[in-house]
Amino acid sequence: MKAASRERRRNEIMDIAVEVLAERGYRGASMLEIANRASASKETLYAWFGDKPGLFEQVIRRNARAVQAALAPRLENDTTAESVLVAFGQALLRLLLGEDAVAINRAAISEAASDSRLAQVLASAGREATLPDFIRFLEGHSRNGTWQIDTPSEAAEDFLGLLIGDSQIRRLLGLLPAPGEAEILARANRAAARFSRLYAP
Amino acid sequence: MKAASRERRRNEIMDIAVEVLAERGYRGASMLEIANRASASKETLYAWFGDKPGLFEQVIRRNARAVQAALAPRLENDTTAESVLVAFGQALLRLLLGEDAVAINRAAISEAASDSRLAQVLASAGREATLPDFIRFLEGHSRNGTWQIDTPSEAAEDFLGLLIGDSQIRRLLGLLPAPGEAEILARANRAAARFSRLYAP
DNA sequence: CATAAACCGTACCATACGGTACGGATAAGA
DNA sequence: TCTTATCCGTACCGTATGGTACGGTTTATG
Repeated sequence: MKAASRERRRNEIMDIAVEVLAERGYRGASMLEIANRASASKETLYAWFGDKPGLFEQVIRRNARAVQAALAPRLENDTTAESVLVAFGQALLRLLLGEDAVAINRAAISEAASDSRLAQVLASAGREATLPDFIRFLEGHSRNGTWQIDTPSEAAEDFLGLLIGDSQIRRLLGLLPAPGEAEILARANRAAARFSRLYAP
Repeated sequence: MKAASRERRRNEIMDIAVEVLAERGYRGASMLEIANRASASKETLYAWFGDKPGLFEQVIRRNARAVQAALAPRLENDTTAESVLVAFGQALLRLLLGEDAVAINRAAISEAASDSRLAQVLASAGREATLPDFIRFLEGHSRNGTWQIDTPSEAAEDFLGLLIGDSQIRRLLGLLPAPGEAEILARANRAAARFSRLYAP
C-alpha cells in the first residue's frame, strides 16, 4: 500500500511543478515555491528528484508518456485514412497547444542556450517517439494507394507544417490563448484536406 | 560628429548583448558581463537603456528593422511568382533560423510566462510588419490568375507552414544547427513547389 | 588651453535562489 | 503500545544578480 501512495504523492508534486512552471517560467519557478504549494519540504524534493533540472526532467518524461499514449491509438487504421489524419491532428494540436506542453516547451527553450538537457529529453521522449509511428502510417497508405508519397518523412513534415503553422510559436510567445475545440477541429480538417490534395494520386 | 559616434557605440553594445544572449540565455545574460565585454560601465547601460528588458527591447527592435529591410524587397514582382516565393522563403529561413533570431526568440519565449513585453515587441515589429506585405503579394497573384486563392491569409499560413515546418522549434530547442545555404535553398524550393501545387488554378 | 560633460571601473546594497542540515511531528510496522 | 523510518517546517550558507553611487579619467567644446 505504500508504493502506490508514494506514487500519488510524486504525481501531486509534479502537477504542482508544472503549475508553477506555467506561472513563473523555468527560472522563476523556485524549488521553495513548489515545495510550499505542495506542502512538501525542499529536502524531500531534493531527495526524490536530485536537483531542479532533475525534477523537470521527470515532469517532461511523464508528459511525454501521456502524449505518446494519447497519440499512438489514433493511428490504428479502422476508418478512412483522412479521418484518421483528422483525429491524429486534433489530438496533436490539443496536446501541443495545451497549457502543460507550452510550459514545458518554454522551459526547454529557456535553457537550450546553456544546457540542452531538457530539450534532449523532450525530443527523445516526444517527437522521436511518435513521429516514426506517423511515418509508418503514411507508408502504409502510400503502398495501398490512398496517397502518392515519395518520401514519407517529408510528407509527414508537410502535414505537421500545414497543421501547426506558426501557431505553436505564437502560443509559446504568449500571443495566442489556448485554442478551443472548434478551432482545433477546423485546423485539423483544413490540414487534412490540404494534405490529401497535395498527395492525391 | 558626436551623434554618429554615439550611434556606433550603441550598436556595438547591442551586438555584444545579442552575443551574450546567445551564449547564456536571457536570465543568464547579466548586465555586468555585457558591460565588461563591451568595455562599458553598468551605469552607462542603465542610463542608455533603462533596465535589462529595455536593453533587449531595443535589440529586438533593431533586429526587426533588419528583417523587414531584408524581406520587403523580395516581394517586388520583377520575375516569376514562384521564383519570388523561393527568394522570399530563402530570406525568411536565413533570418528565422540564424543565430540572432534564435537567441531573440528564445529570450522572448523565456519571459513570456511572466511578462510578454518582449514577445509583444517581437510580434508587432516582426510578423505583424512583414506578413501583410506577403498577403498582399498573394492577393495580387490571385487576382491575376497565377494562383487560385480564396483566403490569402490562410494561404500565407500554408506557405509558412510548409516552409518552416518544425525546424524553427527544433532550432529553438537547440536540436538543429543553423542550416547551410544549400539546405535553405532546398527547403524554399520544396515549399514553393508544394504551394504551387496546392493553389494551382 | 581650460572647462564641463560623458563615461569607465569599482565598490556597494538588497534580494533571491539552489542546495544542505537539523529538530520535531507523523505514520507505518512489530 | 513502542520503535523506527519518513517527511515537514525552518533556519542557514554561499553565490549571483539587478540596480545605484561615486571618484577618476577621457573626450568634446569654447
